[in-house]
Amino acid sequence: MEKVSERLVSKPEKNTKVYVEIVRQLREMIEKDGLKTGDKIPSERELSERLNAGRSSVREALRALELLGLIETRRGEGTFIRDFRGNQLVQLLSTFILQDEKAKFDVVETRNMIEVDCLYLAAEKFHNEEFERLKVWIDEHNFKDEEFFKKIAELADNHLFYRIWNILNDYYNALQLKVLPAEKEEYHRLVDSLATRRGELILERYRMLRKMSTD
Amino acid sequence: MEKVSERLVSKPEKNTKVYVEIVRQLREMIEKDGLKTGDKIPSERELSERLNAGRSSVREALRALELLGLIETRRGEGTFIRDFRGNQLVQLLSTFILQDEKAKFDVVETRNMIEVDCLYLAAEKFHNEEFERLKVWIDEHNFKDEEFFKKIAELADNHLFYRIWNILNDYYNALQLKVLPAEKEEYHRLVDSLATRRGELILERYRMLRKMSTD
DNA sequence: GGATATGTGTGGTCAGACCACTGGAAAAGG
DNA sequence: CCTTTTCCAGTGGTCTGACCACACATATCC
Repeated sequence: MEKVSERLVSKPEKNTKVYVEIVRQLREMIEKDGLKTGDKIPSERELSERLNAGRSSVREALRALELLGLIETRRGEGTFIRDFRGNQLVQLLSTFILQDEKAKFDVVETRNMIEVDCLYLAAEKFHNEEFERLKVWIDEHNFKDEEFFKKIAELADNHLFYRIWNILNDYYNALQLKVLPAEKEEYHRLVDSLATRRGELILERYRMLRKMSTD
Repeated sequence: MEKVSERLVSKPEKNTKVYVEIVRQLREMIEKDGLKTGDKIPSERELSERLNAGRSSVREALRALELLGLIETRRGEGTFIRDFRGNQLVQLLSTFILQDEKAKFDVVETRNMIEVDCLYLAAEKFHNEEFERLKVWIDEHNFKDEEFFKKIAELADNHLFYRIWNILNDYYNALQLKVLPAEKEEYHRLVDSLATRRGELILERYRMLRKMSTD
């Protein structure tokens, strides 16, 4: 019979929804306790109790984070912090956003630009010593085109760029975009063309790496 | 006493969570009925009934979409499709993802690359007739640096690129990233330098536009 | 006609009930 | 003592029903 009194210790704004507040507190909790990827977070019931909120509200917050790919939940075990790469988010946004042909073309175009950007960064950031190791590494493996670019994106050493590229690549595959030439050769020619126009340095290193990977 | 039988008409995979399935069906519904920004979607209770799922599951799906900024809910009125620009998403991800200095640097770097990319696209896609109108347009307004790049991004006519740039710019502002030179002049020099290395065409048009906007 | 009261529908939240599954503890077996 | 089996407490997954707060349309009253 106790009065509803105050829920969610020190709620800041009056019109903040509970689940949003939970997301916030969750973030604080993760930061404060120094939780890292793979760590387990408290159970839904415990969170519900600790945060003075209903379990359904806690679930709304968790489900939102899950859809964003920030956490992972395993029935019977618990909820864990995830090594998020944005995949989930992509899959969702893709179906909502990509509706017209123009948008699809944008994906391909953007993806290409980023590929070349990564190439540029990779070339710029890789100094000689590492370059040798890279050469060996690439020689040992026999990359498909996709894998090649993936490696390049990694080498660019810009995690954000890599993530964006991944997202776009997922689009590309999942939606079977065929806006640009499907034939590999023509595709390569197109990338070459892009690279060419954007500076000799890029092109040079690009061809060098490309050759190494196909020999 | 009826057997649980089948929920969610024709559930595809056995281990698909209900709320994810609801998100999917919601998308189908939106597409099928041709719903646009601002339109109202069915109430939670009606969705619950139509999709053969509990209201709590429907809410989990809706809350996730809300956190993503794809829908907007107004108590007492209903749930509406939103003019999403990724803001929500940004705000959330930023607090989760941007933890170390490297990530911050990546933001700045990626943003710069995209700026130059847009510059390239804008220059390439703008033919003469429109170019004149652009000139007038830019002359009429007195852009700040940020606005200048924003306009460029628009002119690149790649909506996806524009959106990504927007996100990165939000990061940049919201978190007061100071990784790169804070002084404008130095910043400009850096962008110039980037542009330079990436081809004369870009640089040329870039300076031209830039001059037009600062006269 | 204008102001007021009322009613219905909507989202917001909670509590409680099951179910399905996991992992480890306890019991059984050797 | 060690292995195997059984069992159960804990956890996420889902549904139901109950209120509340609010917005809007309608009816009512003056």
